[in-house]
Amino acid sequence: MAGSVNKVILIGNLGRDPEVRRLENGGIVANFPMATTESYTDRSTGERKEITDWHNIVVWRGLAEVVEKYVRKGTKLYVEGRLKTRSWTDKDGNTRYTTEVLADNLTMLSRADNNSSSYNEPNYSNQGTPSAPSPIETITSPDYPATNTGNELDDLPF
Amino acid sequence: MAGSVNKVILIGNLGRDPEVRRLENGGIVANFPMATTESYTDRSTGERKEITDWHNIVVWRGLAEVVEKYVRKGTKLYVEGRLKTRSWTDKDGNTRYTTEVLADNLTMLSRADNNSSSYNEPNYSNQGTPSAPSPIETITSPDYPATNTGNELDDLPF
Amino acid sequence: MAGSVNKVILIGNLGRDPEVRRLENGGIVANFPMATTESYTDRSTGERKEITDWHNIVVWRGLAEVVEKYVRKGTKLYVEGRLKTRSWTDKDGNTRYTTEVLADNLTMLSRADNNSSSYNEPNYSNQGTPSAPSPIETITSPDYPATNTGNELDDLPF
Amino acid sequence: MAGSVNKVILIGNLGRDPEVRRLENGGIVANFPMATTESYTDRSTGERKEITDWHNIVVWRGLAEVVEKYVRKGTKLYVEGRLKTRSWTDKDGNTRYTTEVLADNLTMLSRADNNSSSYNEPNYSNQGTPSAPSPIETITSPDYPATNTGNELDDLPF
DNA sequence: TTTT
DNA sequence: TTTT
Repeated sequence: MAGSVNKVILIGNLGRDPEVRRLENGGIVANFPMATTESYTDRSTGERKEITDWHNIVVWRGLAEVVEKYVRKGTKLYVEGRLKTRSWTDKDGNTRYTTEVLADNLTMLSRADNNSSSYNEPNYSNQGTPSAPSPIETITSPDYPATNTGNELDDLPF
Repeated sequence: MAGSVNKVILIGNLGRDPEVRRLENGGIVANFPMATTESYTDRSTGERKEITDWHNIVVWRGLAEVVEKYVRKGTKLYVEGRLKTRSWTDKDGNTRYTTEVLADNLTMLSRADNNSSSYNEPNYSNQGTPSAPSPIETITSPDYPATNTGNELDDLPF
Repeated sequence: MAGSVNKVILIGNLGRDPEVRRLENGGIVANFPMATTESYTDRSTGERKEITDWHNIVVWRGLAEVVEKYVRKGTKLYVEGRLKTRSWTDKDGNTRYTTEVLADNLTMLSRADNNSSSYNEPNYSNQGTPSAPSPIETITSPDYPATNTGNELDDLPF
Repeated sequence: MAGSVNKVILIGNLGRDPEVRRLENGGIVANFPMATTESYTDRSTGERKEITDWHNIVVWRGLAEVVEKYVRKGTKLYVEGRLKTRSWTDKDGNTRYTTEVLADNLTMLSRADNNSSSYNEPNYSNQGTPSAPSPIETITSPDYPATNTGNELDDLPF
């Protein structure tokens, strides 16, 4: 369909370590919850309050491998993706819906907190090298299923 | 919390007329489903396919009144807002979750299709004046509960 | 560099027909100006006013070919891209700067107005078939120079 | 005009300390350059390269005061705003154009680097308390000149 | 002119 | 369940 846009932009922190699954067909997918928090002033009391929203993030393929290596509970991320609601059947036979953010662009804005994960590779958080740079960069997944114009890229970077 | 962003940008079409409710405390809220559709090529068959995603849009206060007046099944909208998942209890006592897009900025990109709604005011769709301009403009809700800097605005438009 | 985002989202109308150039190396590039307009109320007079901002849009490769075929003065577009300021030397030898929006995603939200361009192919605007659907869809350019994860895509559009 | 969107989203670092000016009419405005950097692979050499783009950010009123207090050379920021090109006359009488990002939403993603500014208040960077939390939060400017629906906000953060 |  |  022409003329449609479905875009989500989030900056927030992971609520727990990602879950990574490898599928029979060779696919790899990672899931994690991410919190965004907004502040506002309660107008009846004048108090400062916060509201946290939780988002289910799903990443496939190469991005999932990046997540598996570098992203942990507490990591602050920029996530760009699109909304997708999938249906499933619960134990009572009812159709249920879960809305997820299918990420196609991630940027790490902080390392994870240092004591969050028990299965980090040693030199990531257990050895306490918090100032060591992470090798991660902004990673963009192939735009799928978006239409790809299929043009060869030349060497000029624009 | 500092450093959080929760933003959704959609362009799509309403799946049905909005539902508008007036609350006891004077509030007004409108809900409607909105479809976004993406095209992709099935790599096994080479066929062109489409996927439609549905989104629950919620608008409050002045935006809800605009929606009530001008937005109908079939209308193409630009929606900017934030993701919010609310929980509720179903008939079996289970906690269920519904994710909605809480809109704070709407722009009408088309009039509704002309045969969608039976309760339109006459000169909106029934009288068939498809080229008449809609009085709607981009409407922005007060950023709430975002922090408001509370500064007085002067007359200079920047 | 890790952790950088440069994103522009515009909805507006073309101020004139696109200029399309084919380069010696086979590249193709299209340029056009696009207007966005915002309304506000002048606080001293209470009058409703409008401000129009003009943006220089640049598109390369396959997107440029789409623009050449379907986009005209007056067309309403959704443009997603990134900001880029390039420098050049004017006739007096001074360095000057021009900021452009390098588009990597376009969606046509309307056809061009019907009397804008004299070189449209006949059945586009001259023959007056304003209700004929345009063949354009959302077209995404390959993300370049963004890092590509290079993963093979499977057939599941999840 | 109805149906227009002009939105910029950037994450990057300040190239120098902000310049803050107080106007005769009581207004306050801050300007600073901000860098975004993207990586790509040179296809002829296979080398990893980077391109940095520079953006002129302008903030008014309360946001300018926040910038004056907390933002410094090196600070990593999330900036949301809109594009605006203003014209001016250079010393040779030529009309020149400068494109700026007029920010209406800022989020600090890092403190400034610790040795950048000589006029920080002592406990900000000079005393070297890099883990002390900054009081900044996401600050949103009143949406101006966007249409404001003018509704009173109630206490429920929906 | 930033940052990693 | 995160973060400040």
